Amino acid sequence: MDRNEELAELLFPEITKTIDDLEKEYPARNLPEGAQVTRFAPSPTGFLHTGSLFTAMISYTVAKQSGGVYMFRLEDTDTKRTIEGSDRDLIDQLSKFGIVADEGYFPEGDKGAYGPYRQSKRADIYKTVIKELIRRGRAYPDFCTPEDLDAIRKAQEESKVLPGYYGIYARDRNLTAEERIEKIKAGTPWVIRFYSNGDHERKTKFVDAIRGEIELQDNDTDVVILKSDGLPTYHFAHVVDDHFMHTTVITRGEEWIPSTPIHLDMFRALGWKAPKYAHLPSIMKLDHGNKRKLSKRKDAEAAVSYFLDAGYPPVALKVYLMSIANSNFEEWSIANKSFDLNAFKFSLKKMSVDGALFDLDKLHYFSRELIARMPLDEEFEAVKEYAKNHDEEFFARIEANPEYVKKILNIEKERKNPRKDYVKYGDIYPLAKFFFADEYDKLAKAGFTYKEGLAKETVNACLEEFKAMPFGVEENVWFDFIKTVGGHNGFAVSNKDYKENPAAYVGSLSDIAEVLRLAVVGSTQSPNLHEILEILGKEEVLRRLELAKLA
RNA sequence: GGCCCCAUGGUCAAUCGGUUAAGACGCGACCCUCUCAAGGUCGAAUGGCUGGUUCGACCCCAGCUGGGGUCACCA
Repeated sequence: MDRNEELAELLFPEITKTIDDLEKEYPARNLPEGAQVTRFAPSPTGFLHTGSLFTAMISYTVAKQSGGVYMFRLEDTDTKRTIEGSDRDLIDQLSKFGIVADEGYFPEGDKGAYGPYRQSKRADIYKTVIKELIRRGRAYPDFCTPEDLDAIRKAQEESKVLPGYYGIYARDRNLTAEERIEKIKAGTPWVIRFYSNGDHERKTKFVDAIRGEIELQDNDTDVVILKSDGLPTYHFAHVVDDHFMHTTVITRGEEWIPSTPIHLDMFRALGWKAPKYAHLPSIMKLDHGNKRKLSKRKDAEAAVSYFLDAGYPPVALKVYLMSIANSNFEEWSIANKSFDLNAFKFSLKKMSVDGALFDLDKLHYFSRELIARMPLDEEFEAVKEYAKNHDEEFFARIEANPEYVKKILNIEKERKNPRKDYVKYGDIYPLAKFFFADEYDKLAKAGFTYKEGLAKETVNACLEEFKAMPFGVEENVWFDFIKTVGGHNGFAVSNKDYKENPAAYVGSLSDIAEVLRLAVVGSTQSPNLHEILEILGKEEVLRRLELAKLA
């Protein structure tokens, strides 16, 4: 028996399959021309990052718009950093954005014919490939301890040479099969490294779907492909998973650009066709005048949950992210009067290459538009769902009187230019609190401060007269009544009159309206007063008018 | 530090060698108006620097500068 053969057998006696067997098990997909297979492959190490959502959304869009397949693969090879339950959270949150995988890992079980879709369950697949690589002399066991590796790096730093495990610095690269076998038999701990034939004096080129041609130093380091815990490193897992899953486009963050030569090197060694790469820009944040990646630790908006908890409609975030991804989306959106992300033709080529600063103002703009345009029933359901999870008090009120809340949400909504004052669902209740009698009573108890210079008698007289206001009539009829009351009490009945001779009046038309507004709403600002009064109803309005009087 | 990516207003950005250098957010003014949110009109605001190529450069090339990324048994 060939010594490498013997080594492979010694290392992985339990592996009986070959790469050919795997090829048969995972045959090419039968998809129409042009259909792309993409994947989102997060590590279950924490919450869903805004940048990850961006990547997932693009992967999903590329697959869907090409009639292909979008997969979800769990990259749980770093057992130390794995956070229990985060796989579920990731999937749940993604689903809130409508990003649900066609195939892949699901907490309740895999879906699809190219699994398993969690890497910790694919150990035998990796080992099958590695076993063959060892036979071919393209992978080998490395017996370096962390201390050995440290020493190598230090020496390299001192002699100012490129750090890394490569060439002459790859201590165990040229051990003979006999030496290897001996060490293994002696129980020396090992990892498996890839045996690179690369030369960093040379270049490797590849075409990035977003950036175009990229030229990098060829890989020559013998990267670890199988860790001491028997699980692969990212580099190797990416190559074998995306090969056997037949991924056609790798969408991943731009931080992976420098390691692409490693991946290409391995694809070459295995004789496999490399997929297309699309390296996406990172989402940035301005910090003390410098751009930096959105940071999980420092930035609340790095967590998708932040937006969900605040009550931004998920579509709003998606629309914002799309406006970053393809800046022509906004023009399309205006031209088509639509925010329909499915109808918009996304293009990887049109993606910008440098990282956008996260712009909360712009998100707010989209969010406000989206909420305003949302049909009432849809908005109501979304608000209810939000309140259920984030605002018990509001939720109780919604349950107690859903129709009342609907009327509140519907204020100035059904018109060409709907009212746009909610950026997020969380904004609604604070602005609508006054509609609830007990909340109004709290305001009334604290007392109202009417415009300076208005006599107590004037205010009270107005409030008393307001009690006769008509309900269920056209707005202009009602407003004429308000003007009349103002007239009785020395207010100008038009702002024009007031401007011409302010001294002749106790106040303007705005002032008399403010008296009413303050008395009923408890604030000098509110949406359309007429609608508010109709919603409150005559009885409650009369009650408030009495309570609002000055003592 | 080596290597790589990037460079148009405050932000997102269009232009693909000849333009008054689009548009959106934000900002300002005015109009509308019972307040606010809207809406309408108008406005301020952009090609990092230095060389080259060219009849002509925001666009092509080089260098510089600046920003970002990467150099793990993490992904």
